[in-house]
Amino acid sequence: MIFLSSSRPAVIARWEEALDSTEARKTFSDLTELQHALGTHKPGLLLLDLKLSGLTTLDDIAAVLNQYPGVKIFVFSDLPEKSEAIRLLKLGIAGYSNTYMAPLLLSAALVLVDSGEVWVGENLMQSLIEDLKAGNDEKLPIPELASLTSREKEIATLVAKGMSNKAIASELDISERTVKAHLSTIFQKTGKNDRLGLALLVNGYS
Amino acid sequence: MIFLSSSRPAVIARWEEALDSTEARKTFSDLTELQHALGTHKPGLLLLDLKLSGLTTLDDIAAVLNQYPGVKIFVFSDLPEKSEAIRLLKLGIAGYSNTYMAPLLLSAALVLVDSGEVWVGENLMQSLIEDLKAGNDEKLPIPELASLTSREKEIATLVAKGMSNKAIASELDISERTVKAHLSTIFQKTGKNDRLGLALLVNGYS
DNA sequence: GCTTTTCTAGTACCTAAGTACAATTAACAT
DNA sequence: ATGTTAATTGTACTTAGGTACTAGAAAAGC
Repeated sequence: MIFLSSSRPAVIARWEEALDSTEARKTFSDLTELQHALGTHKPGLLLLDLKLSGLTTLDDIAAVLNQYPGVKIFVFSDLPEKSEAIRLLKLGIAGYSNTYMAPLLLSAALVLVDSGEVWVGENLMQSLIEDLKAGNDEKLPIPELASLTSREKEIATLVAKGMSNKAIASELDISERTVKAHLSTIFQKTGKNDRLGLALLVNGYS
Repeated sequence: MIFLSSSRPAVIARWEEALDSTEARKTFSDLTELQHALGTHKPGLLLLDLKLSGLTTLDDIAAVLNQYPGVKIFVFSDLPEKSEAIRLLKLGIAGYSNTYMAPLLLSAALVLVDSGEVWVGENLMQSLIEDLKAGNDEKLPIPELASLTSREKEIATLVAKGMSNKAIASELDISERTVKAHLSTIFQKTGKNDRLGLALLVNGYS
């Protein structure tokens, strides 16, 4: 069973065009109407127009997902936004795309979503990849830290966690003076001149 | 024109099953063979088995993408890995999935990829969303910073960039003493006791 | 065996950072 | 008008951070 939820007949028409004709479906033009129907029938797939009357915030979608975990929701937005997409994906929706996506593509996307995959269209994927790149480079080896000895890396890591020299000395069971000595060489090697700069470097900033 | 590149007949057979029969296609069982063909014909879509004989590293794929920017490459891996997927997506491939993906789904995915979309299967999408979540929460409002005044936030931000009190004073055209005064109240409000802890807080650590 | 690197640490010194206590000015709300 | 909050700055003080110069012990490399 597929639920089509939009208060705009034109959108419903587009969806119908993309859908496999053999699939049973129900249409809804109102959020409360939809929520009521969810009480009795559980759809395998739910197409949701963000412009659905009665749907004011993303919390409504979250509520549906929390109540009916198995439901695959494909959200359509007239103006897809990355931040919106990310929030929705975090909630657990299965698809997100432009309302005016070509029916042929939508048809293909629905096949995938219906079988449990996640689909994001409209160049959003490219944008997400960009973000991943940034998020992942942080974990890549930092060239400035390559020349550090293992002990120095150890100390740099503790500094990056925000620990004081005294705390580090206590942690490693060495004198505070020794910590300072290591830090001096660390600063030299990394080109930083204080622990804050070092911490930002280790944590992937700067 | 679609290029099918795998040294395993079984894989080619699976692809054939998923492909639209009207599409012209060429098969290759060797990387050099493929590279040679790319010199004369430019495919719209290139299905690539990571087990293609002659293909040793991801650099080979990068080379193809650099030379023929328009080509949409769909990479198949027997054991899809997130790190591998991310590296490939960063290079610019259009699709990444399990070699043994169901032909029906593959067919749908190929329609999407062929029209310029990016497709990632095999639960990788879920994994990527997890990463995004982590990467985005950092940018979410930090409760400890909510009680700061606008000026204090300004200063906290500069500290988080690694700037010294003197540098901040110069930047904001106020005295160094004033910067210290603001910082004292910032430390009180945030519960931190030094600029390093504050920097980590603002930058999303701790 | 000898050299180099690494880890350790002392004394001394300087500076940046942070606090205590106080005070002025401006903006804002009641 | 008046109390409140925010922003500013001064003097003085304490402490943590960082450097300079030095140096012993241990481990690793040639």
